[in-house]
Amino acid sequence: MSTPAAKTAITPRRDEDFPEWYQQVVRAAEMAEPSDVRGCMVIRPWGYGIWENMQRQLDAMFKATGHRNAYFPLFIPLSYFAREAAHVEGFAKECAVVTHSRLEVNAEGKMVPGSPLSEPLVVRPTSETIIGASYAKWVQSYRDLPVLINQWANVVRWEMRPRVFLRTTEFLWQEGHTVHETEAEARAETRQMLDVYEEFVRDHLAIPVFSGEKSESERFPGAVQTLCIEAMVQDRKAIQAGTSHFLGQNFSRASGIQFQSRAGTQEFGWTTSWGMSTRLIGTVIMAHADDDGLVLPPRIAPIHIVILPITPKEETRTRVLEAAAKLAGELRALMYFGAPLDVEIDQRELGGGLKNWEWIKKGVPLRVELGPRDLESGNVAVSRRDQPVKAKEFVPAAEFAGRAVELLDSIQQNLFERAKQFRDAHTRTIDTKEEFYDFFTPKNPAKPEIHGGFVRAHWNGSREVEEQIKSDLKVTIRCIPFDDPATPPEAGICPFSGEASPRRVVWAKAY
RNA sequence: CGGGGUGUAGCUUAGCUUGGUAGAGCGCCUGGUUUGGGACCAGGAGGUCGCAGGUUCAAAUCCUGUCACCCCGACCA
Repeated sequence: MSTPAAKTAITPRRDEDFPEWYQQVVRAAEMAEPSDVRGCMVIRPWGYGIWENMQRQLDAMFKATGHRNAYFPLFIPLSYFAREAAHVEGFAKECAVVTHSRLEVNAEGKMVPGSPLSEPLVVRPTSETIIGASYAKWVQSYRDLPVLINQWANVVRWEMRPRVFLRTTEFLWQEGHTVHETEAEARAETRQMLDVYEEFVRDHLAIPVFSGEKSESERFPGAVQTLCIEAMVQDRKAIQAGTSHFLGQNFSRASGIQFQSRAGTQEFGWTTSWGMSTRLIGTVIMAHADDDGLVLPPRIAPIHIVILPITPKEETRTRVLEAAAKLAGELRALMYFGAPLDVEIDQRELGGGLKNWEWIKKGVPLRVELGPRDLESGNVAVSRRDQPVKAKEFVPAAEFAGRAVELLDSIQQNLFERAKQFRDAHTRTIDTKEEFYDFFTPKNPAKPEIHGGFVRAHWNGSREVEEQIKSDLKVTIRCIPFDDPATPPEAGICPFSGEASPRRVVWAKAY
């Protein structure tokens, strides 16, 4: 054998080198690849198909909560961007700036930028300020409120250290921007959209999250309050999966979003913004994929079921293909969460298990093998991507279509349960500094093994404690959990300062 | 921008210390044998050795410069 069959489809395994494993999964599943532009990625059809599914489902949730889509410019005049002090300061270091409008040939025959712009344009890293300029025109009266708009767009943040899907210079996202008459309404909107995110990530991506508020140091530049959902991935690090910001009147003051109130006075609007990005694709990979490649939650899989006709002999080939087409037809007539099942018959002339492995690496939830022997016995061989690769269940062909949706639901549910068990197994309550430091310190500092997780620990609320822990351990506060009416927050002692703490907060190393 | 490292075929790389016509595996193409599992045999295509300059009869190899990328740090959806 020229290539000894690897034990796993992906090398290295997760436990050997998690970051490298991640990149290999992305590559093996043909989701994306690095481009010639540093920090930017080419999203290939399989990765983009996942994004399209996320988009479609999230978009429906936005519409259901009263939002509409619109589109605002890619370029933001520098003067607009600079209107909110904390905002510019926060984003200044990662802005791409357009300064010229044309190319000219210089004396050496090279193309060089020609006419300087009268005002530089910032390529949007987020759109609060440019959208605010429109809202200032649209909002005159309390009767114009609320404004509930979302945009699907690309944004650019000039990152120092890009990682495909997780942190790229250009990425795709949605950003909701709303204006409200009252503070309470805006705060409710901020929370409502976070809840939408939590539901989406839990029910569609099969990932459990902790939700809560960011500490001041992790807050969005310019926001009064930032809410977030935090997921744990398989190297036990946290990843922020979505954020929702209550912006108070900071941006309405900056952009002049003013309205005449019911009482006849001029008031500034209360605004919010909230976003989710292609980073979610990376989150899904790190949460669910295994040593054989991607594992997709059925609800976002571009293909739900792949049918693999086995045609070893020419004389049975036609009959097998006919049976495969018939089965595909039955399956495609089925609805799965409001859309027809996506079913592919892979009849490429590829030898052996090569095709099978391709679909394993792509993470297709169900693989169905159909060969001459199955025609005899009236069965199909069904493999679930959430089960070991070699596991097969023989199901009567006549029954399979009837069970397909149930099987997909079962995979979806199983992935969630598995992720939740993993997270819970690596979430601790810790009360001493020693235990905390021990938990987050790898046994082998030279080549850190997968370690740590989430810790619920008390905190005195000071920035100094946060910074000390960050510089010692690279551990940060991921969120301050919301008040749960059922169980009031438990007061205690901050193990780092010895001071009083009103509640436990969630700590972790983060992406 | 600081500290370290690497540039050889689409990918992974050998060769560099000690200069002498560029090698392998995977992938790709063709033909054949195979086919319930990442097949085998035979043949084939593919390289300005990152770029520029220098030393030399001769440079992937030595020297100088330069560019790019990777890892670690500050930043981050």
